[in-house]
Amino acid sequence: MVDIREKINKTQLQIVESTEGPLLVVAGAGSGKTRVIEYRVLHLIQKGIPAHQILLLTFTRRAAQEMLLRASRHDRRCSAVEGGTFHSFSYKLLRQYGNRIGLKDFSILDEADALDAVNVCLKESGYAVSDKDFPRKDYLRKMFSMQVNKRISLDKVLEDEYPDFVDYQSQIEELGKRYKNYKKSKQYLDYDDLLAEAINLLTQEKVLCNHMGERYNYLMVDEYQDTNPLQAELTFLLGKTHCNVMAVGDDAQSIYGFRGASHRNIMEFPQKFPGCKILKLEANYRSHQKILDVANAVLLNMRNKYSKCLKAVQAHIGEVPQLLIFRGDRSEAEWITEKIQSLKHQGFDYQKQAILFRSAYISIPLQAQLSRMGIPFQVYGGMKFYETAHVKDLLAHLKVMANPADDISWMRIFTLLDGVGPKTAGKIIAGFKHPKAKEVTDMIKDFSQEKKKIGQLLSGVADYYYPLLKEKFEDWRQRSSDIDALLEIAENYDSLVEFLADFALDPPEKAVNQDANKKQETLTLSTIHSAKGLEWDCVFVLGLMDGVLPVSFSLSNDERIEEEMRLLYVAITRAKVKLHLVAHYEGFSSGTNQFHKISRFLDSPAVMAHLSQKAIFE
DNA sequence: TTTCGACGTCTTTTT
DNA sequence: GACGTCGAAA
Repeated sequence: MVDIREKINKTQLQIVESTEGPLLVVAGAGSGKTRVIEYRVLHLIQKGIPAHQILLLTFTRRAAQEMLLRASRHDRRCSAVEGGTFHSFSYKLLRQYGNRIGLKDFSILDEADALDAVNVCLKESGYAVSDKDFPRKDYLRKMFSMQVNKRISLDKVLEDEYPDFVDYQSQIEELGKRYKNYKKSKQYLDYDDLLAEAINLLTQEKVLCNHMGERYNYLMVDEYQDTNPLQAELTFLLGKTHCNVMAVGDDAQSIYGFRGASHRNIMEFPQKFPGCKILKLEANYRSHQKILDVANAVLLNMRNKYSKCLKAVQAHIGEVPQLLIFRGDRSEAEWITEKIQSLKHQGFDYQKQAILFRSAYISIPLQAQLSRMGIPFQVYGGMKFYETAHVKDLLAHLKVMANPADDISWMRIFTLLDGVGPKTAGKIIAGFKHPKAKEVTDMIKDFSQEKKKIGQLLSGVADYYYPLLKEKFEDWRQRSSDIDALLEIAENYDSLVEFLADFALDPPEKAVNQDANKKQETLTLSTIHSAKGLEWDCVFVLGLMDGVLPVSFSLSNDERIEEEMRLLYVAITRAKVKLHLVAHYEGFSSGTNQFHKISRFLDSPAVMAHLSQKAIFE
């Protein structure tokens, strides 16, 4: 048996042993938060709590799996602990008990589908036709989402986030209702509905709510600073009977405001659970002090100062982080690529290095250079392979097998056919006979009747789709490798419904599970958002220019600027040994040469004092 | 009714 | 650079 006391510090131990009653843990970056959760799970199990009574809710499913995997290395019983995201938990809950509130055979609308659905409603309404300034589908979808996630009225959403559109309030409101009805008529739930309906269920079915409370007697929520009011409510409903709820988070790392998250949530936690104990983890085990000095200095510019100040545990004094300024992105990419190679020779394998950025496009020149030099890398964040047209095309065929009422997918399927556009597709859906459509519908009908394995099902569809793929895309060769990857993933499933749900709720990060056997060391390229909770020896942060980080459209709103600031803070605190902040002053956008200024977050004496500056032109 | 090309607009982050 | 819109041609 592991002696936990030997593995962690005093405060951490206190957290591990405070199993009863509400507990808020404010855990600074690199303060061993993951470790604490790992050992807390272990402690509960060793105390004799049955694994199925413990629930761990995290931000990504990967994070939950990681922590539970670590815990189960000490004690195998930990592997039976339930863990996942709020969304996947809600999904399971609704699958099991949704019929009590009239939700039986629903399907999940992923973000792209939701956008299509909003578009259908928009087209029906005719609003946009008469007015060019009317908000587009993506804006509308964001407004509706914000409204649900923050549990506020539409006029508040417009006032706070979309002041340009306040004049359209009544039309938008009407569209919102239309979208709602549309989803209802087709038995669709979008991501927000999953949470909202789970709350609905637990609120309406008091007995069930109590039952869930008894079932999950110990609740832990990670990354609490990035939960939104909806998730806070769900936490409350699940925890109110026993109050053995631990929330872990760091208000200085709250970076999901665009999803309705608020750092205020974490402040309000003690009010929701009276008698809440609050413990802080401030000692940083990850980075040396020179890196933390920069991180602390960045936050000094916040209007509301944070009480925490990161202190390194390491005695070792490391190198002063560097600010590197280049002329253009080409020279930048070349220099970084060389640096990465030289760091590798110094003993920092590619695996120990990462390139972080605000927006995925920033990394494209570097990706090109890395490929040229044959450096293996993986990209996290940005455009995902499951969002690409060909993957969506293929999946649409499976979706209608699971849910024949899924018109959005039918639309996709029919418009793939030569000579069929939206109008004709609409007619076919309405029952119109069309020779070309018959082939697909027959295939789909056959496939849904035969009880095939998911892998076979998908490869059948793929055979049908290949000719269309070749015709539609120039780069069909590359795209077809994604399809192979998809086939591989599908092999692991027996249930179509589960496959589709998993794909929506926990989509694979990358296209190919790259040649599993040659799991060679790769460099990580990641958006800062996707780098949350991770760490590397050497970190390069790209795009430290005003307009990139902070991103230009955050500049009109103080709260948003501060979120950008926290984003930089998150990026900096990922580094253990070496940190490079990178900018280039010549940029190219919307057809003209632009001269970037260095990010305002660095452009202050307090921050600059902790950086060594190296300007490298050409 | 579809398709294609030209032009203007907005450009992010994720379950 | 992607996406939506508009007009022209098939």
